[in-house]
Amino acid sequence: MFAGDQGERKQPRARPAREDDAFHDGKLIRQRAKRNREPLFVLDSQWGLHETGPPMKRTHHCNELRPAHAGQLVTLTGWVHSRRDLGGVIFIDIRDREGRTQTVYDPSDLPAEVFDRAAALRSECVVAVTGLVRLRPAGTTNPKIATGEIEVVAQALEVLNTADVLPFPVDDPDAAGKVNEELRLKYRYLDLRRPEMTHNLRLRSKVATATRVFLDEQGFLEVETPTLFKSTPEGAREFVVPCRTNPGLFYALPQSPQQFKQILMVAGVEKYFQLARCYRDEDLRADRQPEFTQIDLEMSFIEREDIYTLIEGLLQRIWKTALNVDIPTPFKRLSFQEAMDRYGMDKPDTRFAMELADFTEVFRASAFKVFSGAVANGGVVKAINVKGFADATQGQIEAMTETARSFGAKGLAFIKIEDGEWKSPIVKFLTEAEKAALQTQLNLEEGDLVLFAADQWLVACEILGRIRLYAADILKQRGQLKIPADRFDFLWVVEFPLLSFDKENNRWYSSHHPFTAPVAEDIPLLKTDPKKVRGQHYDIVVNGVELGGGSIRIHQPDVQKTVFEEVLQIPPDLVKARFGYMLEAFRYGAPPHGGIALGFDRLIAILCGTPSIRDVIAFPKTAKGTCLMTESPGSVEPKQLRELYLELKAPKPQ
RNA sequence: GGGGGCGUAGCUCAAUUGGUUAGAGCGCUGCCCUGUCACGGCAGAGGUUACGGGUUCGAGCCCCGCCGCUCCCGCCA
Repeated sequence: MFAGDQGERKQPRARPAREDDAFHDGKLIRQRAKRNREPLFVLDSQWGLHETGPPMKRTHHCNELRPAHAGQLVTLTGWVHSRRDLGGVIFIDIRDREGRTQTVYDPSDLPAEVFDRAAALRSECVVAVTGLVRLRPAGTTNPKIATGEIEVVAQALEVLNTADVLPFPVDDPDAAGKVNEELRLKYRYLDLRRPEMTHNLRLRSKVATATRVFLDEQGFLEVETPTLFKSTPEGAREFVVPCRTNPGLFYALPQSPQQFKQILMVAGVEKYFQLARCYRDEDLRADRQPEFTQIDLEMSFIEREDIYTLIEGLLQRIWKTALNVDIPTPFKRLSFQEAMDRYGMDKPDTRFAMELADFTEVFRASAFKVFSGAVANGGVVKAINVKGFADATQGQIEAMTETARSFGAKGLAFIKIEDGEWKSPIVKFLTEAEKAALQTQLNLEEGDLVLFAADQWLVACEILGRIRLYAADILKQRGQLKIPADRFDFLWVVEFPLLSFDKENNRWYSSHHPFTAPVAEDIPLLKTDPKKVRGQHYDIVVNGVELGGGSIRIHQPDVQKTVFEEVLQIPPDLVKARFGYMLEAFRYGAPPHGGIALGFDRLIAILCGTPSIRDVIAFPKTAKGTCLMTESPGSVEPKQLRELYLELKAPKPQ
């Protein structure tokens, strides 16, 4: 079936086989039509539209005809969306990517041959229909479709291709939306025909174009960077590509164009961007694919504020283009510290409050040792009030407790405010003063549920942050928390710690990546108190989704070397092997620079209102990284392995 | 790597405590129907209950294994 170019050229017209086919060789006919300026089509009784040249060419698309076109002879091409055979008259809706139009087949003024062909059509056959546009008779208009006031009275029908019975319906949005995703992925070309999916593809394209136009206006150059790169073991697991011409050596697919874009700054490009494909061999989620797209950009001679302004402008343009929505700028800014303190997340969803409150001082000397003990250990006591969730089930309390335990907590203290009293295993340990502090600060009312975390500051915040989202989900399901679908809360999260400590390996690692510049005044702390060093890193967050992040980079080779060797403790020879070309590049005049990358797939998913980025990627992979349509990844021939000097140790896949 | 959910006709789903020949709607096939747009009417075909074992007189249902899809944790500098 996949004949390739040559095969397709040999058969320019798909139509029922005819005995005199030899005579109708495509080339001959086309030449003759050109030479004699004959009409491309003639009507005849046997074939309806008789071809004298290339296939019938459409005059309009399927969402174009209106009452004003009445009386015109038109040709539509597309797929048979639905047919209604009333025995006498037949209605067939023709669909293309723009919409659909009803065509009518009336046996009283149509050759029997054409009528029979219309009667034999099945869903998703590909046809060309020529006929007269006319207003629909009074009372038969269809307000559900844009072309519902007219119909095309067929005079000729060419079947360009037939279709087998479909594995799942394409014409019914409700039914198709419920179809097992496995099936949709296997027959992705059918899934993509659905108007909902076509809409997503179209919106994605529009946003990509808007991005390019905006960044071009701002003076950016679009530069492509290699996808055959080399392995840089820090960070995400990489896809590795063997290299035949260099036996034993491997390329790696880039996790992002990070190093190339910084080197483009050294190269004097000043403003770079790319809709860059990135690859990460990590386990997947609804919002993660092994290959994904970033709006990646980098600028020279700028500060953080310049990035904020630029991205706010870009997102403003994108929202206007995609949704015709004006989003207000500048965006809110939260420090990492404040985001964790108030929301327990570095990507807070600020569309609802339910903020974390601090009770460290209240419980410093408490008789309840779980709280006072945590404070004595240098920790904090934090609490969250979930309004109206006092009726949480045992299972829900257990689920939240399990969350707390997964962060290392021993349990989850709670108080239910029910029937005018505080119901809790811990309430007997609380003094009146402590209760009063909770009452006031959390504004407690009948029906509330208070949840506590007592631990080191970061852990306590993270526990309640997770529980806050869990509780919000349940309140949403119960209709107690309503968030309008068109609400978008953008914010910048800034002032992240440059470094985090890895207890298991007893070493510091970069919170963002090792090229992130410290806040200038904190540079002396790098060697003395790494924990206190703030990075010039920023994340852009919308509705609790991390849309992207970036930083001002280190551009001084000595600072970069300090970070690699003294802070991250990477041996000098390894630094040279992995990043030597970068450090060298920085010796030849590196401008101060910084940039950001936005997750393009997530961005489109938000604009399309879908939780899964698979719905906005034409050919996505499953949670295990396979493609159900092409059955990739697949095996290779022994010959290919020999050429690559590779030998398999994996068990043979079935 | 760990945990949860799902897998029954082409599709979406039922099937009582483990009990007769596994059902329905849509789709499909045939016939009928001249204004439908979820067209309508009549008739019909269609099943290795994902797969492999086990328990049982008897398994779609219980147990073990395995495959696939999905969600979450870990992971994603």
